[in-house]
Amino acid sequence: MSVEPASLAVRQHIDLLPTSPFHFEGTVHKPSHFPSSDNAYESACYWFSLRLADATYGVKLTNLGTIDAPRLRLDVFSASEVSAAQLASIRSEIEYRFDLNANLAGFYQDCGQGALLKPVLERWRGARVSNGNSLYEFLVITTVLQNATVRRSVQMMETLFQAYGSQVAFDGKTLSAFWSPRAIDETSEEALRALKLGYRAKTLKRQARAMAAGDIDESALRTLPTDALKARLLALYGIGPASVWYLLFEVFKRYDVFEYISPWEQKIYSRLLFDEELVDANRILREVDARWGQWKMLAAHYLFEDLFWQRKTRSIPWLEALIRL
DNA sequence: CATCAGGGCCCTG
DNA sequence: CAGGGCCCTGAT
Repeated sequence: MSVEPASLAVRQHIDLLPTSPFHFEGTVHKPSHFPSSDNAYESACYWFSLRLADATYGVKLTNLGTIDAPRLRLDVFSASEVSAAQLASIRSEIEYRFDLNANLAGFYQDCGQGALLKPVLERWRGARVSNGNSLYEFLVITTVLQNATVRRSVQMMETLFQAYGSQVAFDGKTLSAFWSPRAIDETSEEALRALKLGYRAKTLKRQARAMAAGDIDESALRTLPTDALKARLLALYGIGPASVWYLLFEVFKRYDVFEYISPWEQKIYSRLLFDEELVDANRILREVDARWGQWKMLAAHYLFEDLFWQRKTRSIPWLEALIRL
């Protein structure tokens, strides 16, 4: 349990040049994600805490460019001086997590003309698959998502931050930061249960154990072909078809993975693709494959996020009913 | 007040 | 491979 926020007062910055086109807002802020105190977003800035190689940093990304001439400022805030090597590894990690070096030209070419996707791609051209979290952190996220409504997931996540995470202050923001898997490895399942995490306590323990034992090399997993990667992820305790689907796409940027659809998303895609309340899951999966092939999850992601952006400016009654805060 | 499903997964039979 | 059990919550 942290007391005072750690002040990250040392600041360094470098410029990043994402591939073009690049959509800053559509990349750093995903309105369909549940809110979490480890990040903050305002028009041209995105702040988040980053835990890397046992150190905690504050990161600020600032948009300095345009869609066709992208340029980002990466500010790294730390408690003590960051070496050039550390800065380089932070940079490459961020490039991976935000997919800054992606080449989506083939996607726009293959999928840009369909009536459904065309206006969405025009609005969000250059948006990337992004997720600021490490594999371990995302395992925790999928665990608190399971069998829970959004409100409860948020509650559990914040409870975990309070009990095992820390607070960092930088650039006028105070954000939560993730813990080391060791922290959960060393705590008891009973202590986790006392936080009202229920049966998830066991899952969190098993996942932290695997990470702390060094069984999982995230950078090695990134290089695996999707089938092999999927098998490795499914072997992790607590990871089933729903969670692995999130992981393959959001963490590992596999644009073609869409073989599972949860009941909640089934209802949303039924509306988006068929303008019906509920369409058979297999029919949805066949449809996205036929429409978008190797880009099917990326295309679906664009549609999905566009819908949640629309929700910010106008009420979408059928969607509100599904979100169930 | 009681009951039940929720953005699943594991384990058993 | 189908189905029960699991933690807690808010909705009904």
